[in-house]
Amino acid sequence: MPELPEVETTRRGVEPYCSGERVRRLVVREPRLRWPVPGQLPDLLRGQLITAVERRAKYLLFRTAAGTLLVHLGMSGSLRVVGPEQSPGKHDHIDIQLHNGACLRYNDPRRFGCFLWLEPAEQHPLLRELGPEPLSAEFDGELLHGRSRGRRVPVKSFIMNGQVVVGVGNIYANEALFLAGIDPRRMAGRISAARYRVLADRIKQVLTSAIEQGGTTLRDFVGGDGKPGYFAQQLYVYGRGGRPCKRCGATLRESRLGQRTTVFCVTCQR
DNA sequence: CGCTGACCCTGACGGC
DNA sequence: TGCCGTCAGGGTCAGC
Repeated sequence: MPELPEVETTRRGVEPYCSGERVRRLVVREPRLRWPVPGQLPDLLRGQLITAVERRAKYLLFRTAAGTLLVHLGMSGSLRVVGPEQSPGKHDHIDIQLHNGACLRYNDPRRFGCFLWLEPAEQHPLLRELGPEPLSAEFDGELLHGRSRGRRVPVKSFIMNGQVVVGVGNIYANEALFLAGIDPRRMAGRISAARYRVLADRIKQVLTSAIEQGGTTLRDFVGGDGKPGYFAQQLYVYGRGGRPCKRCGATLRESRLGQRTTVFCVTCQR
């Protein structure tokens, strides 16, 4: 479920409930996530004032004076605001109970997500080596061009590499490459600066528009449901292998690149 | 150093 | 109805 737009939507959804609130209690029902949830985490968080909820890449960062709680939603995770009376269901692994009575409930069937305590935060290995945010001014075609010289990986794998740029997951990598007219199999080091300028613009465009639509999911997400589907009708290639290209009608090709399903149009993408 | 593939885990879905 | 293989939007890590 979560790509960067979903994580940002989650951040915007939970931030009003917990910024400026104190943690009453952290309840861990299932500590076996991507990495084990630290046993001391409830004690570290108890009574702490959450000063801000930030996002870096696909990580959510709950800031307190004592340290930072880092949350990743993995492939199947979600974080929702529930009332204090709501009893936990299947895969509801962690609750962050707040003094105002709200509860942030973490659900993650596949348990690829994580809850970690960072102190100090920014030197942590998970954050240290990350590339720029895709929506920042720092990220542009020149950066992609510069970092790709000599690289032989397919361009799709290249833009999905978090050390190059963060937050470009499989859906939006496919979509951005389609919009830029670039064949995802093309070697990263053999693409011109001009084409990388277009690609960087398309990445920004597709992520921005998905975040804007995330406003729709926001209500779902606080209320329940959680299934996005909001952008499904705007997808040009993702999930459409074998079906006609919306632009030229040719049959979209599906293959695997770096263990991930890749869809593209051999006519529109070169 | 760059790159590939295995792996972490549950659930949904299609074919038989 | 059940069983089996395959696939899923994340990322790390060992090994070449």
